[in-house]
Amino acid sequence: MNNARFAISLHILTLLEKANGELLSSDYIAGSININPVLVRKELINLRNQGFVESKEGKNGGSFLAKSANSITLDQVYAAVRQNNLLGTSKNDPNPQCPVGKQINQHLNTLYDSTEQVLIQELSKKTLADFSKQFI
Amino acid sequence: MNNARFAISLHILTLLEKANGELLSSDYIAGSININPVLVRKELINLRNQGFVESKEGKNGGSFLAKSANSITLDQVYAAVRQNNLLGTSKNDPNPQCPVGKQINQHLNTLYDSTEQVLIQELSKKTLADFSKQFI
DNA sequence: CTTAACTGTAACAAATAATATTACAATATA
DNA sequence: TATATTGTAATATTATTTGTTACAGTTAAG
Repeated sequence: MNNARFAISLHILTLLEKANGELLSSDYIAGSININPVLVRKELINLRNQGFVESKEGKNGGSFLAKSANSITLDQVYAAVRQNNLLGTSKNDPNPQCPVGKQINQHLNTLYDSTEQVLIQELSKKTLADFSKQFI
Repeated sequence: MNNARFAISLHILTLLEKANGELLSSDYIAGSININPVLVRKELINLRNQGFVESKEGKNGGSFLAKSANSITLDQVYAAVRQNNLLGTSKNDPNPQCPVGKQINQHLNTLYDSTEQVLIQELSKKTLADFSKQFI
């Protein structure tokens, strides 16, 4: 994941936490992040699927946090946006004739998995509430 | 870093470790990874700059490990290829008028730094020798 | 002293991924 | 009924990654 989705999601969630139940429009959120509102709406789909937020259509609609900020841990946010392996993989199949090529993906995956576990564990120590309350 | 550079570098280093001092050409290495030899040579520049490998030009030239495999830890390899923050950042400057936008990058960076430290610490427990000896 | 097998590197091309934009239907409020 | 909003598709643009071509420089070996 080398795109900005983790940052965007956390930004959205922080805004919603600060909004304290008030509905925020995707336009308003996009203005804070400084990206296109459609991207915000797309990211909201994902956050909604995870049960973090809810949205209300129509005039005066918008989104709000669907669960308490201290029940949302950052590893959950990470899991929600995760797409690729942390350390990247090659799309080219390594040469199966080569003893190293034949096994490298297997060993890389093992390494990546254990490394990612450590990262997830670290993120799980922090909640959205922790993150949000840093803002003064 | 969502490109394959970590995987490529570790693949190269593993091949060189297995080669036991024998010089390997970029063509041979590229054949194992299944990428273009020029990419291998570019990656070797980097590995050379870090002191991990040395290369010999000319006929019968190639590359070899410049230090023992158990003195190369995987966090060093990670550091050698690292370009971006692990969890990704937005290039758009968030809105400075917004209390969240104004501070988000600072708080994201703090979060990223501590998270990355944990990852680095985990990688530092493993050496190239450890990785390489898994191949049977 | 020439040929062949390499590395080093630049310039460019192609493919892929990320982000942005436009458009508009559907929905809810006043 | 007019307006502000979400939802979503389609497309465009930009950025990044990967691949290719080309060739000068280096070394070894006949």
